[in-house]
Amino acid sequence: MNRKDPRAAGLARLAALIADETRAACLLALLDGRAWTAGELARHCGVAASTLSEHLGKLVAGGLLAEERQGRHRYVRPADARVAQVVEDLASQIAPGAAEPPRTLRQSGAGSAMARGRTCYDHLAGRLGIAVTDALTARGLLRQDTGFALTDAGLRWFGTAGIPLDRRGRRPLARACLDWTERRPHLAGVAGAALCSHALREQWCVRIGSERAVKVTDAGERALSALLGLDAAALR
Amino acid sequence: MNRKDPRAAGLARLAALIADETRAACLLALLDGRAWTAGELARHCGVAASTLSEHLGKLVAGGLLAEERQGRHRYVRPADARVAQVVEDLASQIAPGAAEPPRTLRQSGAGSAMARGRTCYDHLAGRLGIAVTDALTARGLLRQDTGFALTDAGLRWFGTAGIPLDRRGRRPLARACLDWTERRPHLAGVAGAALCSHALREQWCVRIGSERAVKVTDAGERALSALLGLDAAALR
DNA sequence: GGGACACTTCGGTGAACGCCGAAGTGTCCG
DNA sequence: CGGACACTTCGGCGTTCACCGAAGTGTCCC
Repeated sequence: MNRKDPRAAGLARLAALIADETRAACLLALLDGRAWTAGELARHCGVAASTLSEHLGKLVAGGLLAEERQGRHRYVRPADARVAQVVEDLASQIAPGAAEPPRTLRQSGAGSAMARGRTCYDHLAGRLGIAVTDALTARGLLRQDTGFALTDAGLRWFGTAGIPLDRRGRRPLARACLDWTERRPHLAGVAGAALCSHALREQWCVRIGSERAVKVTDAGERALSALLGLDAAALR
Repeated sequence: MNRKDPRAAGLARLAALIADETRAACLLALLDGRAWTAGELARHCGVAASTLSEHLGKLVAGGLLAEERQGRHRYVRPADARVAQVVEDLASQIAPGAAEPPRTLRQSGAGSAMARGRTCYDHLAGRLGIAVTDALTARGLLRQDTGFALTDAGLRWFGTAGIPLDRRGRRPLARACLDWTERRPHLAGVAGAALCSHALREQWCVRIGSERAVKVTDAGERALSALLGLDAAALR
């Protein structure tokens, strides 16, 4: 296996795509699960549009992003859930070092809103995500002590709650995603995504600002209390 | 969040450590779970000792590797199981592209031995790892359909098999690790590591050559057949 | 003590890469 | 049709970084 291991070359090539600060900022921004335009990302990252255009070219060519052209706009989003998962895993790996205190009051406000509740690509995170995950676990719907899997009761709960789970495809039904503010795992995978999209569709929570932060509504408090015995008022 | 997102900087810094082909080859080599010396890695990668020394310095400073100095040797190994996990996840992410046919007969022989059975950091992989995982699942000891977790019967099985599971610590008991030859998940986490070290200790399987490949012994065939109903002879 | 050995430090070289602004392409809309 | 707009391509600049060999440090063993 001397010199030029194809696996090493592939690993290095993939890591190199993430190894640039501007590209990393793009990937993190795209974890909000929504498609961004090239211009929005350029402003977000503080670089020229031409610079960002080249970065997007590399990320798309490398298979990390998927693009969709609409008129004069170029929308990009993570190519698939696995990409988002790898980025999130990698990012949470270094969370200890990223624990820098917020500078301004405005950032502090945004940060605490993000800590309260946010989306993590396509599922719920922050204290809201943890609270839901813990409630599922306490009710015996999710098993965390021997791994991370829904129980049979959990499967039924999704059915009766009217949240369909697409069990085709290779994506795991339940997966642990390390929460970078709470430092504990929250629910990801098919079930996490279904729960989050249901919550947004039913307006249990709504997005606030342009970031990933979400806030629980009155209807959401009632629903989460009825279905999971969750004191969502504590998340205000 | 304009310009200089500390999270993006951290993510990019971490990815940059993996983004060099020589460092990537080192990390992949160290997934065999054993400590290598700087010289061994230099020969493995085909670079000068001085070059490799600098790479090791960066990987250790970056927290990816832990080092242990013994006399004139410098032994390195992954800093913890999470590092090995991230590297393995990232590597399996690009496995499709790495599917290049082996060139020489010697490489082909080594490749098929690796495909038959190998260690993946501290647990079993390859057809052997998949066979064990599937046997555990078929016997109702491991649940894969709703996530990835041991069942209560599985917990008892480890107890009666005399394989202790250390349930302190934050490392999950059971975790799915995507097998890059089989393209399916095998058992990792505390349970996977305990099973693998038990198998090596009891000589159910032994390492062959200097790589990660392992081969099932006669005693291993008997034990795996008795405990899991596994036809290990098929793995010869 | 002295030589073999493993690793590290240092200076220098060449290539890769991120960045920008300017110019170009394609789309939208009045 | 023509101007505003979003994005892309191009040339050039400066920095970073992997690499090597030579020289240096520390360890082992005869």
